[in-house]
Amino acid sequence: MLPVDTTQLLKGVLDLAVLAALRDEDGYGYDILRRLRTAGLGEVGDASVYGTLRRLFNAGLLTTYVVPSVEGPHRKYYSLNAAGRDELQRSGKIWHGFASTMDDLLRERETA
Amino acid sequence: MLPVDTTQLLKGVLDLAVLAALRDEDGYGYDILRRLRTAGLGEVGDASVYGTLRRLFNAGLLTTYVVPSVEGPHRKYYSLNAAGRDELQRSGKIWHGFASTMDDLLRERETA
DNA sequence: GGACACTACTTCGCATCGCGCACTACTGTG
DNA sequence: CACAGTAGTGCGCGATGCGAAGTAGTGTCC
Repeated sequence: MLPVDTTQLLKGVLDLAVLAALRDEDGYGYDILRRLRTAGLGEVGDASVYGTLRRLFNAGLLTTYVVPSVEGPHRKYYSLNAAGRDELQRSGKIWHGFASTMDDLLRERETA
Repeated sequence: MLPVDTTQLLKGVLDLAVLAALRDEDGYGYDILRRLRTAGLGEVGDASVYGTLRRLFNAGLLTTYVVPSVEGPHRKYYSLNAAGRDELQRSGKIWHGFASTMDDLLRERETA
């Protein structure tokens, strides 16, 4: 598909979305996936979330701990650390700036 | 760079930005590049714009005509056609929906 | 007049990233 | 025992933006 589809829009924003999903509460991959879908990101794939968590962890923004579950497989919880919270704020600002720039572009008339 | 950078944010949105830049006035690649940068998309690369124009044209959203310039090389102008305007509207809505979802996520407290 | 800079466009190959698919593994149910 | 639901991993693909290089036309400066 050539025009705008959500898949492409997610690029670069999934990081931010996952950080945001972890802001108030630790979570494990499958759960974060549900949070994002509930929030409105319906088309997000499971592999994308796991991959993103991996990347954020490797970037030093998350800590992780495994909780063996009595009901079902083990759960790998992720938690925002200080760097993660910093990054969440920083990225959030970048996002807002970018979004408002785009809104201006879309709303632009020949004021210039 | 692992965290959010504008390059990744642009993914999928450049199409929309270029369509928007052409909404009020025809333009050629180099000029569109300037419009986008002026609008606030400072980091957009020239090759990206040309590539995007090519893609949008191949998708049937643009028409094009070459204007030989007296001062400098020829200019390949692009113009939105009906399909392009439709797509601009459609993509704009998708963008707004997506952006507001992200804003909710970022503003979310444990209201849920 | 030749080096340089600016405009304008094209092509090439690279890196990132989200995704679909397949696979493992554990639990509970029909 | 097969199957569905939960939970995680790995692999390869496709789309896309980007940097760098190249071509070409014009004007400027030494």
